[in-house]
Amino acid sequence: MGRTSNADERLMTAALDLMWEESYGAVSIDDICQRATVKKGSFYYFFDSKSDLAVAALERSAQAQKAIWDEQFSPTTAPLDRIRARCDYTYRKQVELKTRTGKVLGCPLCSVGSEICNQDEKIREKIQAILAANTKYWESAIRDAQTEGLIAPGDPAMKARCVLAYYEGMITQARIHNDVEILRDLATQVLAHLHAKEPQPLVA
Amino acid sequence: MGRTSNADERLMTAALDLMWEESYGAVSIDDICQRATVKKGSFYYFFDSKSDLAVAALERSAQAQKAIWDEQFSPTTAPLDRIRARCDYTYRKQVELKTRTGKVLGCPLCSVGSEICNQDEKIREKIQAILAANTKYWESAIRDAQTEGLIAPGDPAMKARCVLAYYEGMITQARIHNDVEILRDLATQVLAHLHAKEPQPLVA
DNA sequence: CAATTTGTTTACCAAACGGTCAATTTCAAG
DNA sequence: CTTGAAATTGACCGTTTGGTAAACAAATTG
Repeated sequence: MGRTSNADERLMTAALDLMWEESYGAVSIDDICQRATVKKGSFYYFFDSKSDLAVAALERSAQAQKAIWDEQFSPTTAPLDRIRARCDYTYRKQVELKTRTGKVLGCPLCSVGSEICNQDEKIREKIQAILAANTKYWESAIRDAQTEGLIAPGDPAMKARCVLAYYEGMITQARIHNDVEILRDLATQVLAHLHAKEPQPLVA
Repeated sequence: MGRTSNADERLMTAALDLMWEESYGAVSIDDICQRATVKKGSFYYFFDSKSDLAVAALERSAQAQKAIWDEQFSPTTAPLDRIRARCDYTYRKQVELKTRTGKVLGCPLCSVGSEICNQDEKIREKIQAILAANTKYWESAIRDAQTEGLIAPGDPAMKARCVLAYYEGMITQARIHNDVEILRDLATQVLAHLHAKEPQPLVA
């Protein structure tokens, strides 16, 4: 059945990259087509609008990230080490992006989300859904840490939302200041936020 | 000498309002002129570009906010009460904006800052400067609280940057989720972040 | 009042933009 | 090898955009 193509995937990658580096509003459909080496006619063959493409690109990216999240937050890892792994990964990733692009890019969910949440309901919903899924990872780690007495008791869902706000807040500051070193001790600061104590010797 | 006008001020308020409600990129010069009831010719009489206007509008807004900051962080107020005052004000303000516009608008420094920090160096610098000035207020409150033994010791400038990341991070989440209730207990959560203990009875 | 400065208006331009379409190419399956 | 579905192309259109310029109106000053 006819010709095959990966132009849609090239468009999604190009769109996410550009929106991440610049912003949603600063990127035109022509820009995306140019980076993806796709003609505008083909763009409209696959997608209805820039908004449509953005939703698809965000979903695709989230699916690709899932494996990383699953590994970092594997139940076989000690709960606080999961959080450490996530934070350290974030720092390394931002360093890599900075050396590649020259800019601290931060988190596209937050930068794009904050930009267009009041303009495009579809994109807002998609970003909310991805953020909610991510929060689940934090929440389970917090719950497990509480079981082990490493974090004070209290609604883990609430704690997860707060620690996510802190984590994303730090990343946003790093982007605004174009300073990746803000994230150097991210793990330490996030764990301190959770009042995490170092593991105590178990008393039998 | 010559005609007088406040068109420039109308343009600055219109620009900030629109950028805050939508985003920097979603607002055109025509949009700004329309809301300010100023013809485009007059726009270019006062400003060179949208970027120029944005910088002026941010600076003007920061000057207007200064009185509020000075009052909230007055040294005559107990240090932790300054932080409480700021957080409670933020919640009330976001509630008011939400009832007026129907949307949680968050903090323009962060939403606009995160949007265009990698596209417009002038705006980034202006926002960085305002954020740095705001951080000073937090820092002095933290330092005074440490003197009174209400917050654990440790570099107050560092603590201020972290608590600002948390504070702004919560506001960003409220914007993305269009949910102002995320900020209801902002003061409590921010103070918890600082490990603030309730004032202890002094032992003489 | 005349001259000058300051601000306003209108019309206009070229470029960029989102979006459409019919013609065409590619390729897999019968 | 044909046929038809899937994908690509390039030309095209109307609108919006940022930006300019020259004529005009208002207020200040001497």
